[in-house]
Amino acid sequence: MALRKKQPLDRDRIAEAALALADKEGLEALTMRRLGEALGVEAMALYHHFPAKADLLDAVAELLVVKMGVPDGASWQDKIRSTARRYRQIAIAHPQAFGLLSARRAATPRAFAVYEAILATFREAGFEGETMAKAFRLLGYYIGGAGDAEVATRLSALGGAGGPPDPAQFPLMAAAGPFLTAGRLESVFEFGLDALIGALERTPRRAV
Amino acid sequence: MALRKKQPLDRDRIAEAALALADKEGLEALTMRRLGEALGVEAMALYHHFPAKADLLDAVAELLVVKMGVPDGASWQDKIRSTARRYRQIAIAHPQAFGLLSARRAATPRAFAVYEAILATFREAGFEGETMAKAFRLLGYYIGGAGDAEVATRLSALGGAGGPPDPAQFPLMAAAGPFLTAGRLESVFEFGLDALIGALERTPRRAV
DNA sequence: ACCTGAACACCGTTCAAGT
DNA sequence: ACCTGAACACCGTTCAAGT
Repeated sequence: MALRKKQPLDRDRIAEAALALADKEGLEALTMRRLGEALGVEAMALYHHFPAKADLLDAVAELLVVKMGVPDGASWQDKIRSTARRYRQIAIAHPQAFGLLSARRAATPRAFAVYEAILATFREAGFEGETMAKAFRLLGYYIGGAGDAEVATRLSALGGAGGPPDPAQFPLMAAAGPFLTAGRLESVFEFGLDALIGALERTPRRAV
Repeated sequence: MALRKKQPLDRDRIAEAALALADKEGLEALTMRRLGEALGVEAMALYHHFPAKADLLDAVAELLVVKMGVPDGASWQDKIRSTARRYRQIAIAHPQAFGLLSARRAATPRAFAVYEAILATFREAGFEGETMAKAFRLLGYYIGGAGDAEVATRLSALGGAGGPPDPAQFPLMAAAGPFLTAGRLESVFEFGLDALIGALERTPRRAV
């Protein structure tokens, strides 16, 4: 369908096309045959660049991590804030593909470079060894969980499965509901981010 | 293969069998045909109880939420701690199926009952309206992200994809690595849980 | 009401062949 | 080296038929 000129395939171009396809049509539409079609090539040509579909999905996950970029800001707190916000923006910009990141860790040099920059931010803040590792993990837990929830809220807003909770039976869910819509998630995210950074500020920098 | 007696199928029995199959053989082995075989029935019989495979997966996700159970403890802090720890235990007990929870929200009365009990815990602690909703979300972000990371760490321990980071190129990752193995995750989890509960204790109970 | 069996339109992946 | 085309062993799902 979409004809591309004879520019030969490479892993990056394939991964970008895969992300675009997942963004437009959803993860279940990301098949080797349909991706080949989008690139103007037979599906089997892709196997010359990726040994299996799982490796292609790893490359898309890596792409998302790289798109997040490295921490940016004056203080370490600002750098961590920027990283967390950029990760959230990835979830918002690529809700369909974002799920790849909850299942698979991007473990390639280009992804490692991003993680190393985050660790360096904690290192500059005085964390080291075990506490640096914990701070890194904690940030990962928070932005990972928040990203998933962001995606789930936005995606289920279109196709809600079972209907909302009955307010008579679940009054607290009914009371919480209005504060958990997509439009309210930014303030929840910032609230939690402040709490996380506050906890890190209060943490002794060296392992106990 | 596995013959079961003529006890007729129902949704709960199918969902339990689906969870057992995913636990034993992985999520990609959870196909309608193989699940039918495990139940001694043709695949098509399952469609009498679930309109589509997605609905079956929703039922498995619900099952995991129900297995988590309701908060248990003397203070609200203990109740939240017990909930978080039980969720983590679900991730550890069902690493293969746990991924279902990052992609789909269980939104059925039985799952709502669990959420309502968590909200009630925050309500007893004095939270209400927006701050109750935020506390609930924050807990969800944390235990969701921590659960995913727990699973990814344990699953990639068996089949690491790309090899570990080169210590010369990524010295901080090499330094953090020993603190991020499966055996160390409990202390990271408890550290973050303390931080979360501490932040909630310091939060004004009513919306500002 | 509940289950079967055959069929349809897809998948990922292999292999031998083309250039 | 890079891509094609046919084939294999699967999928989810439909439909008509059995009891």
